[in-house]
Order: sequence, then structure tokens, then C-alpha cells
Amino acid sequence: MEYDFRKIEKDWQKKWKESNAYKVANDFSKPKCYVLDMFPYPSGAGLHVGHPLGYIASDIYSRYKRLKGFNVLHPMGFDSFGLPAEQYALDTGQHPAETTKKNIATFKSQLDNIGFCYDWEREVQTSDPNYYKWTQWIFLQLFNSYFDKKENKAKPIADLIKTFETEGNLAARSSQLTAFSADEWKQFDEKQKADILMNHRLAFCGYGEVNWCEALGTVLANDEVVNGVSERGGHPVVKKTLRQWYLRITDYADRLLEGLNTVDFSDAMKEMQSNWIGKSSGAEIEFGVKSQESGAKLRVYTTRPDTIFGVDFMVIAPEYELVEEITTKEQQKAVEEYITYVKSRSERERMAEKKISGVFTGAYAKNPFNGREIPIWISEYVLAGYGTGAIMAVPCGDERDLKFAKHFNIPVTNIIGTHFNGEEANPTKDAILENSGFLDGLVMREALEIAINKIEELGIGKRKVNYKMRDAAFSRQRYWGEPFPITWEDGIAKEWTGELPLVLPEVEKYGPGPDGQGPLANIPEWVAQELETNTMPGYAGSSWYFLRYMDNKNEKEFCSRAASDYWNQVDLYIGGTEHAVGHLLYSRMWTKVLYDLGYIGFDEPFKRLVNQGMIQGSSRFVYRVICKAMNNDGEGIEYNDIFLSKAFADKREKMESGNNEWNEILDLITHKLSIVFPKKNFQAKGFTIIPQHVDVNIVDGFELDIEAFRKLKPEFNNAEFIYEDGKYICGSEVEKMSKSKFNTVNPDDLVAKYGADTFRMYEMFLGPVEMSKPWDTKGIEGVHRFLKKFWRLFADETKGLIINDEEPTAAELKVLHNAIRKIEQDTERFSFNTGVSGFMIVTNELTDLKCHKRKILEPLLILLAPYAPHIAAELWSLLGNATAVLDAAYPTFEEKYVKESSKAYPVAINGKTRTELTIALDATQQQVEELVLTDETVKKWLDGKQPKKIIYVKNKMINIVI
RNA sequence: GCCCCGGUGGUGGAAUUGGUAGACACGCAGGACUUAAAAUCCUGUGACCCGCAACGGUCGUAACGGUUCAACUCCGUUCCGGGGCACCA
Repeated sequence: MEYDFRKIEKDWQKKWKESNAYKVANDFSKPKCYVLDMFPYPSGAGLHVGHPLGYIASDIYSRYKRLKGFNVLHPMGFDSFGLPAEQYALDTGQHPAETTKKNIATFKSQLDNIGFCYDWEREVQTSDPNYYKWTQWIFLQLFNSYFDKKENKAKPIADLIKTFETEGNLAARSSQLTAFSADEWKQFDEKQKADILMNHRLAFCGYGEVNWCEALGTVLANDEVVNGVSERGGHPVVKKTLRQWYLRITDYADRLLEGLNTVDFSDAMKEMQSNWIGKSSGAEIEFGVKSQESGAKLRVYTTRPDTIFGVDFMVIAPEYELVEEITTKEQQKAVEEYITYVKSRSERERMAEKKISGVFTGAYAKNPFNGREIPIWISEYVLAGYGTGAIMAVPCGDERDLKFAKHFNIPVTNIIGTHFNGEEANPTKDAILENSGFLDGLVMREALEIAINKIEELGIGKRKVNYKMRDAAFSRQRYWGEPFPITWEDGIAKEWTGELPLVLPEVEKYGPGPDGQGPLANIPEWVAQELETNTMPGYAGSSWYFLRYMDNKNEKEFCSRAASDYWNQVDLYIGGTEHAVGHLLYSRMWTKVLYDLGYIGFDEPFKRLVNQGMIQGSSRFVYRVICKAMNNDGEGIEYNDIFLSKAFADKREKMESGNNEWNEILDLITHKLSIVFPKKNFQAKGFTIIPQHVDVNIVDGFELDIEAFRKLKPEFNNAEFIYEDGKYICGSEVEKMSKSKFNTVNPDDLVAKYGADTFRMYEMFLGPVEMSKPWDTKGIEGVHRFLKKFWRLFADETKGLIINDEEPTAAELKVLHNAIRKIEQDTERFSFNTGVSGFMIVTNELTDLKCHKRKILEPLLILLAPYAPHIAAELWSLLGNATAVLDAAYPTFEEKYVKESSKAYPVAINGKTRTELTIALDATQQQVEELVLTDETVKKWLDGKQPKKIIYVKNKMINIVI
């Protein structure tokens, strides 16, 4: 009776499907547990071994919770709108809906293969009109709401209109919005009113810069732009301003920050989010510009108004509105050239640039306190979207400013005395100010407040809280996304009056529309209805999908209140850190809005978040040689079907024409040429080595399977290989797992070879779920061996079942209960790798004890069921159980079976362990000291001396200080 | 550049709260079983030194420095790898 995993797994998957074993009911009588994975984008490459890492972890946890009596919601779906499908459509003409459908089918079959406990009845797909109907509906809620600063929450825009009608916009006096009275509001025409309301809507329209590629006639995503040119075709890319939709997430900045205190995310994650929000306090200060009689003012934001006397220059963003106005004639050309240069640069490049660049405008600002003239510069490191787009540079206190000053020979004022050495800027707040007018002699920390007060008093600026976070751009000039249920009449955006969903129309081609508009602008009927031609971005659908799973068939609501009250927050959310500041912030914001508007009863979506590490690919390379050769008859060829093993290719750095390494390779090539062209007598003259990715699936460790290689690439049927030690060794590199790098490993292949249970446990055994690591299939055998060994506790090849009903011994009970404790703890704390090793240990121990007792093995089966559900189900039923192991009761750990009365303590001398002593657990300090001093090893180390101190930590260790 | 994470034997990793570094596996080496292979089982396996022995010694958790009776764990500096930086998802 062998462990026939192929048959067992197929049978059980079939049984589970037929019996609806994973159906989740909205059974409100049971305690609930909501376990969620970040749903995947169904890419054409299918699932690779990196995807299931988190899915297996959550599956184990879900099954574990079910055994513990919870009603567990553990759904799966697809984030099926997105750029790759659209690009594929552009390339091949296939409708994204078609390819997406195919890809989803592949993903689902791959997922089912691994034996996950999803209730597919609850699946959601963001590109399904029945789903995006509600995405559009929520968008309209955002569009029809504003953020009430007083109540610190979203409210219907109708409320705001009422306020305008009765009190006008008096509150606006303290902000940058225009103030008006109730009467004035009533006088405004429709367009004026609409424009004002647009300044308050949570989803609003504005203008923003995009990566524009003229040659492709389209807007490009950041990762489609490489070094200022388009990734496809290498065309120039510039900034272009287009009308865009935004979400007013900045209004939620404070609540997003505060909410972090109520959720169980890692400190790193919380830190990333709060850094992204970037709350800072300081002041906005206005500086007069010298050359401007018009009274143009330069408004800067600074967190350090205390350093105002140390300002040696100003830097404004190249996009700053006053650039043209203040630039002097002499500097005009230089400024224009610089701005042209900056236009070709992405924001990322601008921030990452180490090289200092900038240009002087010729204009000077005036320090409002001492009248000092300060040169105004333009530099790319100041971004228009941050603060006011202008900074005051204080080189003695800021490294970046100091480098800039040094580079352009701008004299540096020292206001912090000895705290500044002229070499390195010092951002201290503890220095006593010098050269600082009325602030002289004050500690900076205190000067800060005094400076702000003075600035406000003089009316040259005001206290200001600033956020680094910007409002979220919420539109794309693309096809494959949710259409906005918005129409434009006379420049006024209005809610579309039809019945949702507003279905994405068919298009003939997926290319861009006119003037940088999306493909929808090519459809006459669409344009005729004055419908918005932008579509929503990828994160629209993913910002609320966790709510739809709760009640995915509901046609009347996005989710019934009863369902969301019951399932409530996601108890455990698993996904990668790459979503730290995108998806996780947007979904938190949407949840808060839905809560504010009374649609759900909680304002944080995810109670606990676990970040799974990324499984990287371990790529393999072959080194192709392109060589030139000649023979004595003057015949010359270029030949490129020779591959060098790694050891030779590694020498290429050292190679120079004519040196030893070079000649060695030439000889090897010449030899190979004599095999390919037997009578020609070619002599290799020169060569280049080109590393090429090779499919990792035909490489064993580092050794290339040449037969498989020839089979896979018939064009290399006659290729020659230069071996080392009789093998062809490949190069390797750790990279992202991707089809284009030929380093993807398909779980299907591993499941076919070792079974789903082995695959699941191996992925967990690889290491902590949170850690990133390159994939390596080596080692899976060990896990497979373990499952076979586990099987042999129950069944013998020849004798069949070997289970008996004898009473367990104390030793056996101890082994079992140690395992219960370890595995339960490890599962709870998400340490699945040590959990797996716990199973290995208990199996090894029971094998050594030759234990085949039902009373020991049956509880063990329940422990294993979440990790390896198929083998557990099979053995469970072989033991004669009529019920499903899925709903068995989790075994309870009992202390009494594992209790010890003594412990083998490590005894250290000066911190180094020298021996071991077994001592009763309830021993006192004095007893231990006496005992320790009689020990031979200790005596030897003491060498007759008296110990200075004996440290005894109960249940831990003993340390003798000499 | 900025923010976050990581670095432990030949390899993946363990050490949960500062308390025996290397659990559990892989690989490798040797052995048993077998006509043979597969499968399975047993033994050894961080480096170095001494030695008849070892339940003997020294070193060792990226590097350097610090705190402590005690540091993989805490602090500081540096190096390397990964993720994010607002239109990939």
C-alpha cells in the first residue's frame, strides 16, 4: 500500500468539489474569520511558484481556523483590468476580455491543482460588468461627496451646497479657496458653481502631467519609460499636461496616519505609509523678488523657519509658475535650455540624480528680515508638487543645499557656529544661532516657534502643516479599465444618468485617441453622448474587492450591510510589500469614505497584515560566442553557434586581445571549428561573448542538459559546446521571476512530479513567509521523503494498514503533545517553515518508537490536515472515519504529558559554555551555586580561584564569572 | 538620491523575550540491503589546532567598533543584496 499521491490528490479534489466542501455560508451564528490574499493580476505567463507562497500560507491558516471552529471566508478572485492585456491587444488585435478570460482559466486550474480551499462561488473579477458596476457606483459616491474639515469626515456634496446657499463659503478665508457669501453663491452661474464644487469633491477633475510620447501618440506608464525614451521603440518622451481625475486622499492624510495605530501591520509597513504621507509642520514664507515691480512674491515652504538667516539661495522647480516672469534677459537662454533638458526627465530620475544641475534665473529674492539679496536658482531636485515648488536653501544645515552651493560657488553663511565645519552640513536643532538677527543666541529648537510667530506677526507668511502625499491621480488614457459614469456638458462634469454599469464599449482598435485621449475617444457614439473618455486606473477595482467577496451575488448593493457587519474587517491579509503605499493606502481611504457615508461599520479594512516575501527567479545563462575565423586560402567566416562554459566566460573581464586568456579561448574555438568544418582549417581570429538567458527548467543546478537544450531550440541543433570538467556549466543571477528571463518555474510541473501536498509543504519549508529568496527546487525531495515516511507510520507496502488500538506510552504521548504545542504555536505566529520541521521531527521520533497507534496518529493527522490536506484526508478515511477531516476538532495540548522536573543547564564560564549540568527546575540560587562548584569541569576552569559571581537564570542557563 | 527590509555552514534555513549558534532539511562522503538500479535504512558533515582519545582548545552569525556577566539578537559606522518612490500590478 504505497503513497500514491497522484491518485489520492485527484480523488480528493474531485470529492471536495462534488460535496461543495469549501462552500462558505453567511452563517451569522458562528464566529467568523476572514482570511484574504491580495488577488493576482492574471498575466499571460500563468502562475509561477512565487504566487502561491502567500496563498499556501493563508490556506493553511484558513483550514487551521476552520478546525478551530470558525466560519472562515477565504476567497479568491482576479484583478483583471490592466495594462499588459491592453498591450497584448495592441500587438495582436485580440480583445483584452478574451485573453483575460483565457488567463483566468489557466490561473484557476493552476490554483485548483494545489488544493486550495476557495469557495469559487464567491469569486470576483474586476473587469466583470457585474463587479465594476459597483466600482462605478462607489466612484459616484466619491464624486458626490466632500470632506468636511470640521467633522473630519466625508459628507454628501448636497450638504455643502446647502451650506453655500445659507452661509456662503466663509470657511474658505483661511484656505486658498475663494471666499464668497450666500448671496454671491446664488448669483453664480451653473459653470461657476460646478467649478467651485469641483474644488471640494472627493473625486475631482484637474490637470496633471503625464509621460507623453509623441511618436506613439500615447501616454506611457513610468515603467514604460527608460532613460527618457519609450521602452518600446526608444522614442522621446516629454511631460504633457492633460485633464485628469483625482481622489482627494490628502484630506484623509491625518486619518490614514491615525488609523495606523489601530491595525496590526509591521512597524516597517507603518513607517513606509507614514513616510509616504509625510506630515511635517513649518511655515510658508513669502519673499519679495527684487527685479519685480509687479510685486511678484516667491512663496517657499520650510520646516525650519529658524534658519531663515542662513538662506544663501532659493531653488524653484523648473515648472514653477514664476519662472518666465522673473528670469532676466541675460539668463533667458540658459534657463530655456535647462527647462528643455528637465522636460525629458522623469520624476524618478530627477530625484535619484546624484549629479548636481541647475541654472541661475538672474533674479534675486529679498530676505524679509535683513533685506539681504538672495539669488534664485532653478534645479530639477525641487519638484513642483512638493510644498510650494520652491525652497529656501540653507547650505550649512542641509547636505543637498551645501553640495549645490559648492558646485555653483555660492558663498555659505554659517549660522550655527562650531556645529558647522564647512565640509558637512549639520541638520541639528540644538545649535545656538549666530548671524541670525533677532534670533541670535537662541537654541534653534526654541527659535523655531519664535521665528514662526514673528513671520505671522509681520504678515509675511504663516504656520503650515504640509503633506508630502499628493492627491491620487485616478484616470488613465487607456481602454482596458472601468469607464467613468460621467458626462461632460458645456465643460461641466455630471453624473451619467443611465443605469449602471456603464459598459465598456467594443472598439475596433486599441490605439490612442486624438490629443492624447484614450481609445474611447475614437468611438463616435461614445463621444456623441459626451461621455468621459478616460478610464479608471488599475487600483480602482482593488480598492474595495474585499467587500464584494462578502456578498458577491448582490444585485442591489455593493455588499449588504448585514454581510459586512458580520464578516467585518479582514482578520488576516497577505500580500507583498510592493503594495505598501499604493493599494494599501487607496483601499484604506475608500473604506473610510464608505464608513463616513454610512455604508459599512468599520473604517479600517485590514486588521492584520502579513507581508509575504518575493520569490525571485534564479536565472541561468549560456555564453554564446560570436567568432570570426579565416583559413590560409583567405576564406573568412563569422560563426556563432559555439557556447562557452561558465569558467571560460568568467575570464572575459581579464581578456585582452593577444593575452593568455584570449589565446586559450581562440584555441578552443579553432578546435571546435575544425569539428564543424572538418577540411577547412579555419583559425579563429576574434570573438565576442554574449550571455543569453536559458530556460532554468533544462538546467540541473548549474549544469545544462544539452539534449534538452537542442530539443527546445532546434536552431542550435548543430551547436558546439566548450565544456569544463566534461560539463557545460551555466552562469546565474537573481532577478525578478518573469517569462522574458526564462526563469519561471510552473507549480503544475512540481505538482505533477511530487504532488500538491509536497509542493505546499516545500514552499513553506523554504523559509519564513515574509522573507524574499530566489527559488530553488533542490530540496523538494526531502519534503517528499518526509510525506512518504509519514505515510509509513500508517501503512506498509505489503501489509497495508498497520494501525493498532493499543494504549500509548508516556513517551509517545510526550512526543505527540510536544508536536501539538509546537505546530499550533508555529501556525498561529505564521512560522510555517518551523511548523513543517516540527512535523518532520515528530515523524522521525514516532518512527524510532515504532509507534503505529491510532490514539497518537489520529490527532497528528488533524494537525497535518491544513498543511497537506490530501494525504490527511486519505489516511483519515482509511482509518475508518466517516466525517471529513476538514471539520475535525483540533487536538488540545495538555501540559501534563510533557512536564519535566529537571533540565540540562548549559554552564558557561565567562559567557562561554563549557559543560552541562542537569538540575531540578525548582532549584534555588544557593543550591545551584553549591552544585555547580562541585563539578569537575567548573573546578578545572576555576583553577582554585573564587568565582566573582554566579548567574543563574531559571530554565535558561548558568554563567560563572571569574 | 530618499524611505523600508535583509545578510548565519557547500545550500535553504533554526535559535519565539539578550541566555547552549547551526534545529529540520538539501547536498556531499562512507556503509547496509539488492544480480543491479530505484526506494529505504545507518554513520559522519562550520573552519582550524592538539591528540591515543575528546564529553580538549581556538575562531566563527557581511565588516569594524561599542553596551553587557552574556550579543545572530541592542547601539553606532561601513559594505553588499532586495522592495518602493505616485500611470506595472
